[in-house]
Amino acid sequence: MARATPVPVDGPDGTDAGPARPTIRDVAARAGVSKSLVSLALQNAPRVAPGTRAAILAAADELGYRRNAAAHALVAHRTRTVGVFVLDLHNPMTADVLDAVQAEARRRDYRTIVVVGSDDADAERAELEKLVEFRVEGIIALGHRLPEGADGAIGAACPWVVIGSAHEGIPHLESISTDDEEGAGLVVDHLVTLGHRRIAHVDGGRSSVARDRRRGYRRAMRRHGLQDAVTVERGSFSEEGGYAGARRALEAADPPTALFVVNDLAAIGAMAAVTDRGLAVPQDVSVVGFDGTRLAGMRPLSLTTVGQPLLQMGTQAAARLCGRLDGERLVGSPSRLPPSLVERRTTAPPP
Amino acid sequence: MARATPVPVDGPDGTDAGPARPTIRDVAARAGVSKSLVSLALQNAPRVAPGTRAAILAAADELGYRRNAAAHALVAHRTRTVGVFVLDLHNPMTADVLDAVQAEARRRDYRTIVVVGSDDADAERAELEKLVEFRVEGIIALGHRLPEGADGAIGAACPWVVIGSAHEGIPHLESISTDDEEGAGLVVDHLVTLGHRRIAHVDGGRSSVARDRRRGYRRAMRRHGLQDAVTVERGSFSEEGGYAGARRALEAADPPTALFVVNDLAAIGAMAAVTDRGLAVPQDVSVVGFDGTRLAGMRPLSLTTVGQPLLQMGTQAAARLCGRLDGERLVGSPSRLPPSLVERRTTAPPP
DNA sequence: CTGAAAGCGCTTACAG
DNA sequence: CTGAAAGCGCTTACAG
Repeated sequence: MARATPVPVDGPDGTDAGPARPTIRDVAARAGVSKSLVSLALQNAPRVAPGTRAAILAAADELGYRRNAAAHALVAHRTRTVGVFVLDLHNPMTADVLDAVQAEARRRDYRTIVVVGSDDADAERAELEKLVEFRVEGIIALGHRLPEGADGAIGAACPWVVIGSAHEGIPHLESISTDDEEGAGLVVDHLVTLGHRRIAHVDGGRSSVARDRRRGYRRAMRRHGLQDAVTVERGSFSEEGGYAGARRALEAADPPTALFVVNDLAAIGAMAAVTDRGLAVPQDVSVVGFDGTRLAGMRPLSLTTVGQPLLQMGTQAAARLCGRLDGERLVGSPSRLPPSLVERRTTAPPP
Repeated sequence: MARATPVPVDGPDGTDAGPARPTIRDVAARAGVSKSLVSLALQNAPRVAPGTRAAILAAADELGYRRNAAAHALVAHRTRTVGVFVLDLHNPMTADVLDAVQAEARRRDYRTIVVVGSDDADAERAELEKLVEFRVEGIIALGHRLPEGADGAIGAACPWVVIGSAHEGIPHLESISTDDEEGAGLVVDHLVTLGHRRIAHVDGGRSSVARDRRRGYRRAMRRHGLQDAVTVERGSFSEEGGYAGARRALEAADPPTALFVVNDLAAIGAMAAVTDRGLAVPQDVSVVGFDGTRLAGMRPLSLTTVGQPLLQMGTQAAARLCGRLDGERLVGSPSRLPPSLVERRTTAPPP
């Protein structure tokens, strides 16, 4: 089928802006019908005569016609687009969840537009503002903290679903997360069962997830009568943070025999700190992460961690948001999911 | 400053679609001027009286006005949006490059919309079609193969910059990549210098990058007079592929003492295969990856690999594409970048 | 079954 | 300096 080549036009600055895309008008002219009919036929409206429809479809195909999403959005008052805020592309959790989010959104015929978190709060907020200019119909946020401004005007602009951290009392926002406190408890239980008593926690700072995991650690230690052994070293959700926190913990006079680190990525850093100290994992020091990422499962690492159903969380988030946008009646709210301990090869009885 | 709350309206399906966003009209009414003037003032046009401008800006702020990107794109004939095609979110290379791409695009005031590659070729093509409906002004593709349809109508719809694999002869498409063949040569040189002769390659299948790395391996082996030791096992760019390929290589009657694996992710899989065989890395078998990802550098892994300037590649790709869209005169074309060997702890002399 | 008209929210000449 | 009008590419009543 021969495709007519649209004439190249000049762009705003005199450069070649490439071929001017054909419009509904061009299709109408080629098919010898009105614009309205083209629009109808393209939407598969039933009231178009079969022959006419065929002619229109053929003309559209020959011209390589593609609907202009902007024009459509303008009149439809819908964009079928959701924003996805990703705090940290490097966190291995991100790929798993994002994959699931995208797949589910695609399945429901929604487009996603991804914005990445930034150290610069203003830049981050500005990116989010662009999302509201785009008129995304909802936003999915992914990470251990909310993006900058999510609790203000940007937050109110559309419904949100947050994955990975729990937030309450913010209207239009629901969250899907595992019970971080419980997960931390699982870790302590496991280590205590192995015989550890000096269990230190390398934490993730001030975000809500870090807080919950820290609290879970503290409570579990107390539950086991180990309140005197509670040690919290400041870390972060990155490899570097884990390294630094673990290093400090190991330099103590009475160093821990086990390290519970705030997430998998930081736990990798902690493992490096142990090795640098001339110690072996798990013979000398056990290390446990959190998140249950693919990375943790990689054999040369084989990190013991707290598993979360990351794929389901991503799928569920997209399903809830898109479902809501499509007017489905959603019952209940996604409660906190139960975490599970994934025992691998970085934990063993203390020396 | 009190923000007037816009009235909620009903969505297309009777659900609450949230507050109706104020338009330029609402701002005009509140400021007591015409729409045109609002538009002008919002664009910082010089010919608006200072007082009027201030009143307009105040009104806009009070109403929480945000320009409608669709309406703007429709009349501006520009979207200031580029598409980013990401083959594999799980490849650790992706995060590095994507981060740089996004940062540079943002710096130049371009939005990005990410689409993820799929096993389903039709789905992948459909996603790309959506990009043209969105009228993205250009596309950056990231991975070891082009997306489905990039050489057809979708490819011709706008300029492309491909990162990571080299392609020639496709109009409107330029690529930024390292010299894969040379990189592979570096690996073989390094291993030969250590004393290895039985060096096997676990490849990445049929993509262009896989081909170049394979060819580089073969040539270098020949150069060292090791043509008889050439062994290529079929693998892939994923952990699983590396595991399977390495496993097969190690089962040979005369197993290799070194494994050159197509990329870092697959090399991690290969390391697991070595361990499963009851052998140690690097004492019994050396393992080398390719890409120079952050993952490879993580201490518990410390994978010897071929480094590429991933951040620069991402930045350069975005700079070239956006620069071109902004009508900058670009001189030359981004040639292939030189790779470098990053020696870490997975290589040693043969036993 | 088909077409002319109005309008989505903006911008841009064109008058004044 | 400011406003009325036309138009971007589409969809949707409304007539016929």
